[in-house]
Amino acid sequence: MNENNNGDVVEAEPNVASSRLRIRNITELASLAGVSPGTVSRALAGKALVNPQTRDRIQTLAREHGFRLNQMASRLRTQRTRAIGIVFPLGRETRQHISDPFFMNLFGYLADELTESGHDIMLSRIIPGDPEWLDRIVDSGMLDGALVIGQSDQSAVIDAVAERYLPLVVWGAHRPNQVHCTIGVDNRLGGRLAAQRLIAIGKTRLAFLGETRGPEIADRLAGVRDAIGSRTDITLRVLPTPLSSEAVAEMVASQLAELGDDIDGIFAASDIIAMMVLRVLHERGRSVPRAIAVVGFDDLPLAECTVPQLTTVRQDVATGARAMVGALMQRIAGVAAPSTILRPDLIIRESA
Amino acid sequence: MNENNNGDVVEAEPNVASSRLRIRNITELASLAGVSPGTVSRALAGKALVNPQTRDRIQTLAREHGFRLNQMASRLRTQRTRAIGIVFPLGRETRQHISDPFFMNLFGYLADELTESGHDIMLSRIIPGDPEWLDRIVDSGMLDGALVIGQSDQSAVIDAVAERYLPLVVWGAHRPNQVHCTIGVDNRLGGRLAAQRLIAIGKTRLAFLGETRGPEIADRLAGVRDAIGSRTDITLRVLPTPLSSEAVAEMVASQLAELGDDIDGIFAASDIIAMMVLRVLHERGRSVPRAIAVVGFDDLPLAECTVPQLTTVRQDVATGARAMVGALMQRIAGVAAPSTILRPDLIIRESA
DNA sequence: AGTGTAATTACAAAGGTTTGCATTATCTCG
DNA sequence: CGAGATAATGCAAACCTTTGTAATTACACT
Repeated sequence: MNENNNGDVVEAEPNVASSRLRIRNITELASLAGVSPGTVSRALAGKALVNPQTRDRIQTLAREHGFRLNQMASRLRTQRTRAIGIVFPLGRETRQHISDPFFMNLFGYLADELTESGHDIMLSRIIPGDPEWLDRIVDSGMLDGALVIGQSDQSAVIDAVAERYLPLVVWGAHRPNQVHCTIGVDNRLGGRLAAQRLIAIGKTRLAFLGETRGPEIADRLAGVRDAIGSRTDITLRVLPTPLSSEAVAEMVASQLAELGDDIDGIFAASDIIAMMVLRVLHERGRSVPRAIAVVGFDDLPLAECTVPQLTTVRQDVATGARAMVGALMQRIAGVAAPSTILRPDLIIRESA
Repeated sequence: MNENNNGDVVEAEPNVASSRLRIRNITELASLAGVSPGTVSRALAGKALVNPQTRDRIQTLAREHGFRLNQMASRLRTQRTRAIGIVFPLGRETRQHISDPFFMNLFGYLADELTESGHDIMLSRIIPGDPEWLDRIVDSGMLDGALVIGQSDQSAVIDAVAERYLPLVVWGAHRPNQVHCTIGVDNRLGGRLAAQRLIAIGKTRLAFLGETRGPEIADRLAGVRDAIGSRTDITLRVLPTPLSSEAVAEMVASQLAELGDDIDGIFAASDIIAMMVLRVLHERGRSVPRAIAVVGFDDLPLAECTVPQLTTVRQDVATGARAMVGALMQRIAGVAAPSTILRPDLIIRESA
């Protein structure tokens, strides 16, 4: 090693010629320390099997040279990656862009939970239209498990993978015969709560704004129908509004124009839609909730910021994220944790 | 208020008899195909070096057995990972939670760009308070490069790493002697545009709402001062409002209460703050923009949805993301791409 | 048949770490 | 002093793929 002639602690030249050459692997460090690579490995891992003195010597040597283990090699060898994949399935949507604020919100909480439990997060590339998108991800050998955010229209694909790959947890709707483990809110109940609220404050000419091709939104609509039941004095119009995208704004505007004064209560399938609705109604001079009441779904942080504040059905994403990660950890450990259905809450604010 | 979940157990019937036994590696597949592992490797990679017939035979065999290459081993061997790290530095903030919608928005676009160019994305865990957070990430051996979103107060740390690690690009403010490559908007100009607008519509008693410890927000304030110049008929009050968090709502409320009727123009350092401001002003019955005008910063999608619609300074994140990824790719290729400063645009809507 | 060339394929090393087992050094105690 | 136990280290295989080089085969042509 490069020691000084005199005992002085002399700072090396400006970092450029950083006296100490960079160490690239454990073997180089080993020869520098005069031990075998195995010993270095154990020393850096802090194993008790090595002499405390050698351990310290090796560790300081590593620190001095800024050496860090190659994670790729380490993970390959141990077959544990401590990395979790998070995937947004692409169904109809061809664009990859993750614009949905609800998903983003959930994603944030998932990132929190995973980080807390010492995991890295990997967002794998999905080639649009590839039927094996999920297989490719879980078979990459880079992950200990995977979280899927939303089922889109890929339930069957997810099921097929779940049959052979345990550490997989999905956010979304639970269906009777489904193989994969889902965590999600009871959308049908949520829809019922929303409609009940509108009815309770005297609204009878209702509209549902949401694209019902995905199972979750379909459930919310079913809940609305539950609430209406056999009452014939209540009407319901259903309009397909995409959950969120650039195009939502005009679509909502034209849909509301089309509805005209024919309605007095709106249940929007997401807070984003609800927000658009509030703005359009404001522009058209309709008072909320007096003339038209509005209920949203999700309870995003921004639901508190609208004018008037949004009455909405809350999905507790913090709890949801915790549940997903909890279930995933169990499954990584080999336990087939079951699906969980969370209870939605109606949050009454000003808009209904 | 926070009710908890009720579980709901559903068992899955696993599909047991998966006729073909699972192939775990290239060697097994090789012996099955009666060739050597090397040939299988080349066949799966579609190299021209193998006989087209053998290639097809091996490929169908692989497909039949659902075999996929172990990415960990592959990447270790080739030393190319096609994975990019995205990092949110933690300065003062101890919580990891990525709540900032602007960052989230940028993140979405980055994810898009990276995906488009065939890269995986890795979010590495950061241990709060670890001075080597960035070293740990770039030395992990798992990444081809890293993108840092926001400098927080970690500019020095980032610089130190940038001296020895080329493929690193940062979103944020550019400072004269800085080593690392940044992409970011001209915050000072942005601040000037905002203040000029307020002044142009006749406002003279201004307030700036923003936490100026980070360089970017400080620049925005400097821009405001530029716009005011030597005019003595214009007053400016500066209030430290955090960019976004749970606590922002009440803070804004109390800050505005404190200001009273003393101001007629507000420049909020972020759209989120601006949104809060709008709501509080509405609650206090002040008309916007007549009594008080409001300008935001960022131009998030939701700026169009507020009532009244928000006048704001636009950061073009789509362009920004493209620039970041472009610079990163150059740097991965060994070219020291320079910093870029993007031009902000004032988007005039209704609030000012 | 023999030579030269092209087309395939096999072999083995490398990428960097971890770990079971063998080996050596150290210590205890009769 | 030597047997036996214990502590520390070394060795080499394993994780799985890629790739340079060597080896084999096939083929064309004299």
